[in-house]
Parts: sequence; structure tokens; C-alpha cells
Amino acid sequence: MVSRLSDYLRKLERRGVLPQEERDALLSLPARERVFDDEEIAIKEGQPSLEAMFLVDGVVSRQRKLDGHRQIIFFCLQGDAVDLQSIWFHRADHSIVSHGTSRAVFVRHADLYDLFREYPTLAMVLWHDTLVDASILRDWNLNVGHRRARPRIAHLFLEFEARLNAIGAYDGGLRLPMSQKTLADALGLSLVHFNKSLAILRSDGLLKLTGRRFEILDRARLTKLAQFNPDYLHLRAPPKLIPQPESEPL
Amino acid sequence: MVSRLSDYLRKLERRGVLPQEERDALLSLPARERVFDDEEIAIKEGQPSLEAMFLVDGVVSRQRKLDGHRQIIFFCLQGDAVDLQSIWFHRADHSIVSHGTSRAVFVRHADLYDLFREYPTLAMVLWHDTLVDASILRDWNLNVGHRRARPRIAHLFLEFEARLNAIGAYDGGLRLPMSQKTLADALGLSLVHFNKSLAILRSDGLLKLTGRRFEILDRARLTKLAQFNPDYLHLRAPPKLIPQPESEPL
DNA sequence: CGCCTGCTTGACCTCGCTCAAGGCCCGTGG
DNA sequence: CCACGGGCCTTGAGCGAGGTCAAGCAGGCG
Repeated sequence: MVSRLSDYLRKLERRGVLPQEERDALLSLPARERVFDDEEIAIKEGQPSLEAMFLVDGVVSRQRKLDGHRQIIFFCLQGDAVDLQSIWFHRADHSIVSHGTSRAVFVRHADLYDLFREYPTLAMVLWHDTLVDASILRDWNLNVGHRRARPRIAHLFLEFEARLNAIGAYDGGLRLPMSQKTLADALGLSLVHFNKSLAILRSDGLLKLTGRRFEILDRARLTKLAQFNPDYLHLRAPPKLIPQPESEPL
Repeated sequence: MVSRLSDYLRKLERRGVLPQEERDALLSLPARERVFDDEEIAIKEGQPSLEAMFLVDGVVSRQRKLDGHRQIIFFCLQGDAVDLQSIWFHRADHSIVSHGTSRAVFVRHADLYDLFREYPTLAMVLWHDTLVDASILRDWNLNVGHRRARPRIAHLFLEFEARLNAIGAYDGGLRLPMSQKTLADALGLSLVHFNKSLAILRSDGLLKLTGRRFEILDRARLTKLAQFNPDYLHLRAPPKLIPQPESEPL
């Protein structure tokens, strides 16, 4: 039986291969699996955090409530550590919600602490991963703080494309399992304005959408419009202590 | 001679005291000091990161450029780790700029790695600190994404007040060593609109400003306006592995 | 004294929000 | 099978927040 942490390991190893011993240690961590329905709350703001959640399949978001509204802070895709950032916190400081059906595994923090004691390098690698997270957060700040609606939307799509590409899940289009309201919440836009801006992007021939499947038609113009530079995603950048891989892992 | 890392240690210990041995190890790290002028760039986006910067005195910001504009991602105050998040990265992914004169110490990453090898708990404590950072980033996202100009401004001031209070640097008012343009850049507002919104906050009797010194006149109404809840700052929340302090360190 | 930088204010216009209604798709029940 | 209802997407109209341009003003400094 293959541990479902293998997706996460694969993500980590895109940045640099790990020693066999540490890969094995990671994969042999006890993990329980859970499936979530659309809009189901996986982790609720304020609840004690005792386990770390890793996404195996689907999409979940990190979000917080303000008044009646919600702000979506981040979208996690297959293979992402969902709430690794809560590992040293007593309580979750935001909620995790599923979009569409998703599948995740949970690993007890206590087991991770043991792992770190034994393999300090793994702690560094996971620390690095949480820092990449923070880097993306900084970029989202830039995005909502300084970009107008259209470039802001374009930026989100290009980020999705880049991240899906990295995990080999981009087949020329992206199927997003969430409503436009949800995307608008992530961008700090109203649903109506999001929809209208999207309509302009479409009529400009920049992207196409059929149902909830999006296709990027003109990446060059879209990239220019959004001033998109994928460096902040650190998709392949290895942490300092991990040697560069000799050859690309598949 | 007192190491200038003592400010940072004090910040960490507000969340939980450290064993004597580890405090000593932290304080005896070799550190070089530097002073920066107003608007001087301490660390430039893209430059190799070999040292970690800790702010001893003054204010610096993390920022990124977009087109001609700049987005300010975060303000660091006395005692903050400025770019700890770059510890596992090869290059700085954003710039650090001084506001007013500031003083900082630099510790080589290599020395920190040695420290972590010897005292793994310290690695966890610093990791935790970078996660608090990320928590604040999430809140800034919420702030620029979902709050209108006035509550957004109010929120920033309340954050400043809370953080200055925590380090005992709040004397009933806050002197911010940066121009209103800089604050506007942090909030994703234009200078003009920032200034006008600020004028309304003042005429409403919520705050007062003389020169660059701000005074909070009506904290209750300001807190309500901004929906401010300081939990995200994790000012006193200890990381999981550190025991609660028996008594408050001074 | 004059200049430069930063704060302030006015005028104007655009972007984006709100309210509202209509259309499409799909699931459910008659 | 169709009728109905409920999400969700789409579009229109109107308004208000916030951006841009521009001018005046106050303080610091050579």
C-alpha cells in the first residue's frame, strides 16, 4: 500500500531529491484518510490543531470570515500541505474548506515532531515549504493591493496554470471545481464585477471558458497584462541545504 | 557587551521562556551591526541571501516593485526578524527598505544552521516565528481584500499600536517615521484617498495626528470600525513545544 | 529668500459595488 | 414526460468609493 503522502513527497522532491532514508520515514508516517464534500469544512477556525492535513485530490481553500463575508487566502491543490503552517500553533487561525469533492490525509503533529527529532533535515524542508507558502501570500497581497480587476483575475489563472503544470495536472485547460463567487472572494472582487471582467477577458480572446473549465488562449498577452512572474511560486527552487537533483525526478 | 540580538530574544520570550543554555547560544551568535538611512535599501530583491537581519531600532519595510509602483508587504519594528523567511532561500524575493534611520544586526545563515544543529528547539522557535509572520500576512490579505479605506487604515494603526505596546514602545501615541505615501502603498490606496480618509477619521475624533505622530483617541470605536482582533499577531501565544512562562519576563 | 518635499484640498471621472431581473442548467416531484 | 424550483451565470442600471490630475500650502534647508 502506497502512503498517500507520496503526492506531497513528490512536490517536495521537485525542489530537490531527498535521501532514501528520509523519503521512507516520511512515507511510513501513520496517516488517516478522509473525503470531503463540496463546501464541507475540513478544519474550522479556532479548533485545536493536532494533525497536519495533506491534500491528495481535489481543491481546498484557506479562508477567514469578516462580517458576513469571507476572504479566501489561498487555494491548495493536489499534493499541497494544507495547514502545515499550524504545526506550531495551538489553534487553527483560519478555516479549511473543500471545493468540490476532495481527499486528504491527516498526520498527527506528534508524529511529525518525532520525525523531526530523527531527521532534522526534514524539518528544514518542511520549514522551507511553509516559507514558500508565505512567499505566495506576499504575492497575493501584491495582487489584491495593486492590480486592477482584469490583471488580477489573469494573475490568478496564470498561477493556477503554473501550479497545475508543475504537478502534471494541466491538460491544456483547467477545471476549477468552485463557483465564480468563490473565485471573486479570493480576489477581493464582487461576483458581478468579477463576472463582467471575465467576460471582457473572454471577448478579448485571452481565455475561453466552457462550464467551469478554463482555457488560456493567449498566454503571452495574459502574462503581460498580469505582469506575471512565476518565481514567487518556488516550484523548482531547492532549499539551501538540499543538493540540486542530478536529473529531474518524474 | 550585550549582543544586539537581545531585542529579538525578548520578543521570542514574550511567547515563552527559553532554557538558559539556548538563550546564551542565541545571544553569543556573531553579529555585525549596520545603520541605515531613510529610504536606504538594506536588502535588494534578487540578491543572494547569506545573512539574516534583525532590527534593533527603527522601522523597515518589506516591499516589492510592480510597474513603477511599490507594494509594501509588511512593516518590521524593533526586535523583529526582518528576513528570517529567506533563511532557506538562495535569493531575497523582496526588498528591505529603511524608514527613517534604523539599526540592525546581521547573523550569517551558516551560523544559524550550526545553532539549529546544536539546539533543535531553537529552530522550532524560529520556525514558529516565521509562521506568525505568515499569519500576519494572511491578515493583511484580508485587510486589503475586504475592508474599505477607513476601516483598512484604522486596522493598520491598531496593529501598530498593539505591536508597539507589546514591546513597550507605545507611549500613548505612535511616531511613524514614514510619509503618508508609504502608508498608502502598504494599504493599497492612493496617497490622495488615504489622506482624505485619514482626514475623516480625524474629524470624527477617532485619532489625532501632529506631524508624524499619531494618537488613538477612541480605541473602542476604532476597533469596531476596523473589526480589529489582535489574535493574528500571536504576541503572547507560545509555540507548542515551549512551556508557558511561570512569570512574565520583563 | 527660494526650492523641495510632503501634506491638503478640489474637481472630475472611472472602476467596481449594489440592486435587480432574466436566462440556463439540472435535479426533483408530479 | 413536463413543471417547477434553485443554484449559478449573465447582463443592465445607477451610484459611490477611490483613482488621477492639479493647484495651493506648510515646513525644512541650502
